[in-house]
Amino acid sequence: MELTTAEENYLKAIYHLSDGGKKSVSTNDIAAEMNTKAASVSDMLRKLGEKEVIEYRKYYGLQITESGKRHALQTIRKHRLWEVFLVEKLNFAWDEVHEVAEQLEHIHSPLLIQRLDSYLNYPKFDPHGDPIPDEFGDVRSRPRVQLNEMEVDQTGQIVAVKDSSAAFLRYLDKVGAYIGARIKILDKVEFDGSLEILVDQKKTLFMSKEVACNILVLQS
Amino acid sequence: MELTTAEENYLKAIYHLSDGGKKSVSTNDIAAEMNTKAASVSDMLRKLGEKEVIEYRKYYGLQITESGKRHALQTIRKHRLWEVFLVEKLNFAWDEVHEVAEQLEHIHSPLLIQRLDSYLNYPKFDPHGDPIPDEFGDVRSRPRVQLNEMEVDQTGQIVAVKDSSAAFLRYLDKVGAYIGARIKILDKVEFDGSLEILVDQKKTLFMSKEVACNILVLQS
DNA sequence: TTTTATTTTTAGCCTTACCTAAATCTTGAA
DNA sequence: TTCAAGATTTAGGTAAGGCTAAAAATAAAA
Repeated sequence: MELTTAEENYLKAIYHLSDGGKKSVSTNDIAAEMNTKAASVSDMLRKLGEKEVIEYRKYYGLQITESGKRHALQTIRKHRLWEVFLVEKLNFAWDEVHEVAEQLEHIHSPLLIQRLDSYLNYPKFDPHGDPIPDEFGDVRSRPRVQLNEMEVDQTGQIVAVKDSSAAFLRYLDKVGAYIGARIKILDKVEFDGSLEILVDQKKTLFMSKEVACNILVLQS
Repeated sequence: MELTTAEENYLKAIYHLSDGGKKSVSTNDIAAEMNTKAASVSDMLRKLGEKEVIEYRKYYGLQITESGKRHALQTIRKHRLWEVFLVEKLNFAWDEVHEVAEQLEHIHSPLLIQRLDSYLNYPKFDPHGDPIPDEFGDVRSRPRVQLNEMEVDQTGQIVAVKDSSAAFLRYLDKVGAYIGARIKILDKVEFDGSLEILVDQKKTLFMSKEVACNILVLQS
């Protein structure tokens, strides 16, 4: 069964908002995420229900089906593989990839994705540190902690960001807090939760709690 | 000014059918090429006229404008660059690339194409031997001759095909007459125009005139 | 030159994916 | 427990890109 580009986008949004089908999602949430109106969402939910990628009872809410999860994970897989391609092969900066990957993820060709995956050496994580589902939709995720939750002297590696707005990514790039950077907490100010961090054993960085909240770290 | 995917496809068809604006094209020709009906074409011609990529006088015919040529060449450039990528980097066979490139050519991102071009080392020809326009739409084409027009003892290199149907491409692949193959005419049968050819200095190949008509050779 | 055949265009309809405005359902507060 | 606020859905409309059937223009043939 084939989904249109719009349907794929809605399904992906639902998958993300529901945290993979765990949390419940409202019509308004979806409208906000997709930059559309609630009325348009209602309409689309009916269609997605008919295609059986969600189970939809009006006024009561929705539930992603197994089929829906497979479709969503497939789209996410394509998005993240293209992001890896853009950064590793075409030297895009990580704040430039999202918009293009958003288009590339809708190219239909199983062979293309299989070959791309192989060409990129079966990457497990995208440039933002998010895990790439395999062709069966399986995800190996690493346990991650927000940078602001770490204590003085703890160490780790930056593996993902929560806010992937271009402004935030550019800021991180500027201060050298790239994905993969090894960090150590040097000091933590109790008053405002701000941090002093050692990056890659050389650069010292001062960071507000607001920024730290949006950085995910794999502790070591 | 932005064109939709459908508009880009029509414009590309018009560009090809008119041989770059030289020949005149009929509504029915376009309908046949696009697998749509004449009524749909009329409608689209009106729209393309409004966007000034063609000059359109109803019942009289159309003429691609300079702006239209730029748009068409840009789409052709993208299509052919993606074909090079698919064949050279992802190991697609040349009879598998067309459909996927047909989708990829509509991705909008000037940066992507610029980087892709550089990543592929600014190729001048696609896997079928067709020239790739540069970013200004300029094309360096090589003088090419149909294989059936060559005489005994002449040599050259296969650089393009006229019929790019999957069936034809598969046939060529099977017999080893790939793009880039060096060939020499060993014998030519006057009666039916069929040829005996030496491929890459090792393989001898017998070929009907019908097939030879569809193969373009750069003589040497 | 008239008539017929062919090509092209218009008219009117369909689907997708959006919209606004109005109706309807659910829920939380009195 | 009733009722207003808030969320959700329906009703009806738009634009793009298709379609068929009918009308109009051009081209060809008698």
